[in-house]
Amino acid sequence: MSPPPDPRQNHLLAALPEEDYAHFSLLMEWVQMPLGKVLYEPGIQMRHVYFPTDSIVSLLYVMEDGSSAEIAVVGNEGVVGVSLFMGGETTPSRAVVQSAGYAYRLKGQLLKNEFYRAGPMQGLLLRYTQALLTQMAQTAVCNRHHSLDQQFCRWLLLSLDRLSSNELIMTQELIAGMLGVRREGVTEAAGNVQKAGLIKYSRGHITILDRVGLEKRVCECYAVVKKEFDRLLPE
Amino acid sequence: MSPPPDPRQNHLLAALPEEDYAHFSLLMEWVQMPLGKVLYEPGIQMRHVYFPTDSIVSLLYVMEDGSSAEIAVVGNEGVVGVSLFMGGETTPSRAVVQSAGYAYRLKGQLLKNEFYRAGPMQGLLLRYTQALLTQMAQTAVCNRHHSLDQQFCRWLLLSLDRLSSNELIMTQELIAGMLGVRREGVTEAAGNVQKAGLIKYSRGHITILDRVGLEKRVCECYAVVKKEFDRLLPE
DNA sequence: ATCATAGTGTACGGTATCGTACGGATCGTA
DNA sequence: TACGATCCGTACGATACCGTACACTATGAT
Repeated sequence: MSPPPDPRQNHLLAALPEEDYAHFSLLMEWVQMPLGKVLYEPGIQMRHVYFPTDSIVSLLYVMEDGSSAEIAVVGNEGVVGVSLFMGGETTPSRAVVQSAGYAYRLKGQLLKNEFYRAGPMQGLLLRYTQALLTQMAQTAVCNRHHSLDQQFCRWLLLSLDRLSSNELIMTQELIAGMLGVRREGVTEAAGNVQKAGLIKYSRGHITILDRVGLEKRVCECYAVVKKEFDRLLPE
Repeated sequence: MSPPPDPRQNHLLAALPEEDYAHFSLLMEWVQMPLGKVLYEPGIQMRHVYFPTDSIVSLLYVMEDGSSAEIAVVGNEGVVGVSLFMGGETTPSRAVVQSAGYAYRLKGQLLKNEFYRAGPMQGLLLRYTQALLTQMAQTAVCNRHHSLDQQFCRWLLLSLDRLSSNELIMTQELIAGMLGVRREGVTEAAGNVQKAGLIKYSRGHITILDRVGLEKRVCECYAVVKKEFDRLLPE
């Protein structure tokens, strides 16, 4: 068993003043985040919020007919479970681990107490939520106007930014579920990007060869979201 | 000149306890909201928040190439300018009046003061923001999976819910801009819905003939959003 | 070494929307 | 009542993605 990761790999926790963080660190619980683990189901009361350190969580909506679409992705820059402090307690979407790793979790009530104490955590959480809002909005725009190739690049880059590695463990089948398209569509998009020499993949392992090339190929949506995250939550 | 409308046509203002509302009402300013008026531009510091009484505001993202897409719509159920109290001050999107009417506005700083006093307004604003989040998420999903016919119906119903009338003043050109499609596409969708006897329109005037019929034809996205607004902000 | 399985490649007709072009209808205004 | 402007209808080839079907290949288990 590997040792627990540093909680402050999570940017929100890292941004807290030492005092506040010390308080938090006593309350948080280290948890594994295996691929595919479901953190929340739509409409079900959430028990915890999760601060990923090196895992990635996908927020996705699953429709009545079974098709799905990712609406946002959360990694070490944020927190899963904003609806707890926003007051809704539940959301109509689902939270699934998209890239395995670890996270620290906190009982919902404890986070709410902290939030309503109006300490430094409150501002952080609110600004993060606004960034999340931007990500969702931009996903809507991207779904409307951009090609699958571009959306695939956006998805890759958003995921990469939330990992320390340049390799993703992810089958085309799963990516298709996130993007809300057919698996065959992803095969083609990924094939194009591979032919261009930007990535290499085989059986669920995607290796980034040319990140700059990806950034040239992606639509503007990626930069809009990234810029907004950097603006709202500077290092 | 018609007399100023009752501010409490706005549901957020109406939900405030008498005391808090009395305080607010002294600070708010009545403004006209003519069709097409731009309230915010992307990246520009916002000066006011707007509480619509009978107007509708569209939040839309305009892309580099000039194409656009609506990411959410705000009427008397909410407030325009959540990024002020969320802490971001700006957003990458644009706010345009989509249906003429009136609103009450409040200087940004005054709303922030109120928000951080943690009175009843704070909870309202947070829950409203979560509802807005849901609307954006569902827009993303709808853009991905549903036909233009269904999206047109969703747009109609979301707009209707924010008006007291059963008539919309809206050209197909403008609707196309909101939905992020060609004007001709809207002509076809609207034609289909009219053939089905659900609406009647001519030169920018859309009259709803059969609202129940619309609700049968729309995709699930409409109900998801409506249910979530009702849950988070009950009358 | 064999085999089942998960993951990927390819193909092909079907469909919704696009881009573009142009014609017709209705309205406000002179 | 004539005219320009706005708004809407229609048409047609192009294209991106879908739905479906099936074959191939790397991997892990036995």
